[in-house]
Amino acid sequence: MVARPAPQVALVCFSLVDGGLAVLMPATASSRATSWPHVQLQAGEAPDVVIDALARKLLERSPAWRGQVGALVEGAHLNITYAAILPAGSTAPRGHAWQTVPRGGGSATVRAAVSHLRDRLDREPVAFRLLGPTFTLSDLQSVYEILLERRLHKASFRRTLLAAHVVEPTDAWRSEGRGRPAQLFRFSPRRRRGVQRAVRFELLG
Amino acid sequence: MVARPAPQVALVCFSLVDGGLAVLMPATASSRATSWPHVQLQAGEAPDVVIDALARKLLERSPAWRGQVGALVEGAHLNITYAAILPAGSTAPRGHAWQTVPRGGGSATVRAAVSHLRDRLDREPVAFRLLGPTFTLSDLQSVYEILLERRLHKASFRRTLLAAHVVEPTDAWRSEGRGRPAQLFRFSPRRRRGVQRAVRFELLG
DNA sequence: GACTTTATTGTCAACTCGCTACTAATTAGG
DNA sequence: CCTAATTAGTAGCGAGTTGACAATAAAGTC
Repeated sequence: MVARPAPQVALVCFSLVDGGLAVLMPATASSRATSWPHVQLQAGEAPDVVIDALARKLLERSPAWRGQVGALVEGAHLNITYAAILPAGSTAPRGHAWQTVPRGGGSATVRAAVSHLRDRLDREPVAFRLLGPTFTLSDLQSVYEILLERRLHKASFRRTLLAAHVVEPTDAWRSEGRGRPAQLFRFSPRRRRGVQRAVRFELLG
Repeated sequence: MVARPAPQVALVCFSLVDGGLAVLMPATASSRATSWPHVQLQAGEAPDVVIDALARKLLERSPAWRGQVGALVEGAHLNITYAAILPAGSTAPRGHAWQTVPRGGGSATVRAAVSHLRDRLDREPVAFRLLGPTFTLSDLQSVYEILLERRLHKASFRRTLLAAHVVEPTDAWRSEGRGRPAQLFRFSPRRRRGVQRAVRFELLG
């Protein structure tokens, strides 16, 4: 008789460290930890509730955002995997460390989670939650570039962003050593204009 | 001691019936069946493998497309739910029937599955798999309209579709009673032009 | 002060998209 | 036949979007 392990609920928690994407991993003696923060799912428990409890216990607060990536097979385990976001500068809890995500994503799980964030970038405030309450437009563009894995045009990015009225300027400016200081903005979405746009076919195949 | 039920792997299978979206439900004496086609997930089994086996056994062939919607709570069960597609005109297997999907989707599960299809409409050939090997452009537009739940402009739809080179005309035409006969096309995606486009902010909030 | 660096704004040409209007081919009904 | 109705497909305009480039602004470095 083989034991039947219950599925796990696993947490892939992202933040920004030194302007780059990082994931929260349990710290082990070896350089590569083997498993994500997780908990066994008991009968009758809703994964959303369990992951929120795990996140609060681990992080000692709620993440700025979270979403279900899906049920992924990882080794011998079935993980119901969630992606979560902590704002830039959050410190790692005891026994854990931020691990930089390489270009193109590392493990299959990380790649799936990053894809999940990327797919929601234009419908949910994923990029904004990775930043603090105020940020420069260059900061924001950098987050979009990291998650989309491509460069964006500075002028077009700003024009489109401001036209959509999802940020508002503060009267604070940030000077970062060299160059002109940048104005700080805050996330402040206006009512959405239901500007449904055209269907795209170019990515099919 | 409470029994610990294993999670189920469940199948939400879509097709077109009389030009409208329909899902495959087990036929019961009462009008509303209570559960999707499903199977218990055993320890060590990969959900993708299990759902493919279930689909082949149920449908007696592979679906034209399938993707994981996610882990959904349905009543007392945890379902790892997949959406699958059969081409228009497929007959329901014994003991099952096609049930029309109302505008805006019916149950939470159906709505989640339809959203899953809609979100992948511009990256995977979901709409084409709902149709047979050849189809008219009006057929295709109708599928897009159903999945997007909004009307599209005929001229714009055709222009964009043809410019993307994802279909090619056949030399066959279909006459459907009234009106001018329509040319039949087949799905034939060309190499994708990596025409990355601008970021959108209008849907945030 | 001259140069470098980063932020921000302006402008223009090309492209996209929704819209209206038109043409084409078929059936239905006199 | 002849006309109306119906569905398929095309042409072109105007508004809006976008990428590229240029210009200006404000800081630091030497």
